[in-house]
Amino acid sequence: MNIGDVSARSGLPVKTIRYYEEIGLIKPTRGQNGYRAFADKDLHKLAFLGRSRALGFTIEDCRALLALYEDQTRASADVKRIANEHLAQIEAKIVDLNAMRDTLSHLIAECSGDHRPDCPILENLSSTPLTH
Amino acid sequence: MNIGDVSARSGLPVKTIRYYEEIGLIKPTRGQNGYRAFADKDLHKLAFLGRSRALGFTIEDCRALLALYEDQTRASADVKRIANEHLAQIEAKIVDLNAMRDTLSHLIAECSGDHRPDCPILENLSSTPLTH
DNA sequence: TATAGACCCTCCAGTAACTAGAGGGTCAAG
DNA sequence: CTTGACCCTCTAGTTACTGGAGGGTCTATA
Repeated sequence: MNIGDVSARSGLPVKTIRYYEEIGLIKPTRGQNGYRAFADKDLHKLAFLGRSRALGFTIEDCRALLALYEDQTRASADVKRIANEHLAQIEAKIVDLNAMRDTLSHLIAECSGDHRPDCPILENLSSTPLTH
Repeated sequence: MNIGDVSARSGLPVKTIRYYEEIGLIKPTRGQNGYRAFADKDLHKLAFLGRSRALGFTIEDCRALLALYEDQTRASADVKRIANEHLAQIEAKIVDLNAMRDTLSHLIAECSGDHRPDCPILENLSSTPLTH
């Protein structure tokens, strides 16, 4: 398979696939013309990567998950630990974003949004104590 | 005021303040020794920036908000529009993260997390259809 | 057989918003 | 007069790609 085929089948952009090779996540062989030659194994790995990334795992998480995926003697506890750490980060971000949303929607509700210069949003940004 | 003072008072790291000058958000004067000399106005702008950034506005949003903040003839509608766009982005991210959290916590719940290799998390990552 | 167009290749630079570190000048206290 | 806490600039690194330049290859058609 050429890179265009794996791109279509995995849903990953061609550039991303080249990048994944560059950072060592996949190792396709090469034909005489210099083109990358992908095996089914590579396609599976790319699909795995696409799904892991869609769940928000970092590339380094993906690298670890991929190693576990290929290790038939892995312990599921190792996978679960990585997933749990990632879940905690996602939940922390959700908390952060919820706080931002609440603050911002309050401010927006209080702003008349007309031609006049009075603006509770700007007033708040210029005077609320910093939280960190 | 020297940069260390404004850093302590605004809560922003020294490096960040230098960076904000570099990208033109603030324009402190200089003393004969080359040290930046910050006026109260600069401190206020930095505090404003710190709060805007804490609410997740991008630097370019901050630049626009800061311009409006300094423009006594602004219309509050302009501010409200920026805030609303940002709110929509925050809400979209929350939706995304909630979906990730749900998927991930399901998978984690199903994984025994012991010494055995069977792992629903890896199975899912290697076989679920891609969503995009 | 020539050529057009769709592939493929590498390498360089840019994105966002800083952060780290090297290498070196300045200032105030003891 | 030295020590340590400041300050300065400049370069490069971070994450995970993305865009573009410049150029080779392959295949179908005229």
